[in-house]
Amino acid sequence: MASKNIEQEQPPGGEITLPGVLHALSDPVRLEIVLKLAESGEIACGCFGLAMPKSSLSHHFKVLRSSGVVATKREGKNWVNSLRRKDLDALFPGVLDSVIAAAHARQKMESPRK
Amino acid sequence: MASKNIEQEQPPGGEITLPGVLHALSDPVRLEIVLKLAESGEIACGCFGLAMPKSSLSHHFKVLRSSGVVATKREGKNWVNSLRRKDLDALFPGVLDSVIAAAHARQKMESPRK
DNA sequence: TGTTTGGTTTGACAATAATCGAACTGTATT
DNA sequence: AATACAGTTCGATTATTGTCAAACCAAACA
Repeated sequence: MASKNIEQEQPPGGEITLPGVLHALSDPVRLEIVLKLAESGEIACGCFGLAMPKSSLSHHFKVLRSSGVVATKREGKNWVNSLRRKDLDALFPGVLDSVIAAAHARQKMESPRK
Repeated sequence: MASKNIEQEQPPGGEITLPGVLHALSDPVRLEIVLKLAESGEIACGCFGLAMPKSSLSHHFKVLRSSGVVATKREGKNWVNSLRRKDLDALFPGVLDSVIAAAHARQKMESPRK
C-alpha cells in the first residue's frame, strides 16, 4: 500500500504549481535534500546524512514529491529519488537551476522562521 | 512608531536568506504583489486591486519586507513599495527573475496548500 | 518462514502562519 | 484643531506545518 500511495502522490506535470514548488523549496532541510540530489543524480532516502528521525525525513520527501519537485521510485528495497528537472524546467524555466545555484553558493542557509 | 518599525523590519542584504525569500514568494497573494511590482516599479499598497481587508494585505507586505523581497518607504501619506532587485540579484542571481517570469507566464497560480 | 532492512503511515503535539475586525499612527487637507 | 486618508498594529481565531515515537509494510535474504 505504501508504494501505491507514493505513485498517487506525484502530480502530473500539469498540476505542478509555482507556489507549491516554492513552498517545498523554502525549508532548509528540503533545500539541502534538493542540493544533494542536484549533485548526485539519484539517491536513496537514507543516504543524506541528515540528523533527523526517519519519519521527519519521510515527511520532507513527501512534501517534495507532492509538490512535484522530486520523483520517487522503488528499486529493490530502496527508494530512489531524483529531481523532476524536465518537468520543472518546462514549467518554470530557470527557477530550479537558480535556486540550486544560490543554495550551493551559500551553504549558510538559516531558517526562514524565528 | 509605525514608520520606525517599518525601517527596522527590512533586513540588510547580508541577512536575507534563501529559504526566507522562497517562503515569501510561495504564497499566491504575495506572488501577485511581486508580479505587479515587477511590472510597475513602485506602487503604493492600496493600488493592488486585491480583494482583502487592509490588515491581511498589510500582513503580506510585512512578510515580503521582513524577508528582504520588498522595500517600503513613506512618501507623503502613501507607502511606496519596490522590489529589492539589486540585493536579491547579488545574493541569489536569477532567482527573482525566473520566478517572476514563471508567474507571469501562467497567471493560473493555485494555492500550494490543500 | 522468520528476520533484517529501508522507508512509509499514523497519531499527537508544538510552532508558524493566514485571516479578519477593531483600534491606532502619521500625513495631509480643510 | 478637526477630519479624512493610507496603512500599520493588536488580539483572537483558525488552518498548516514541522517534529517525533510507534506501528506498519514490502523487498531481500537467511
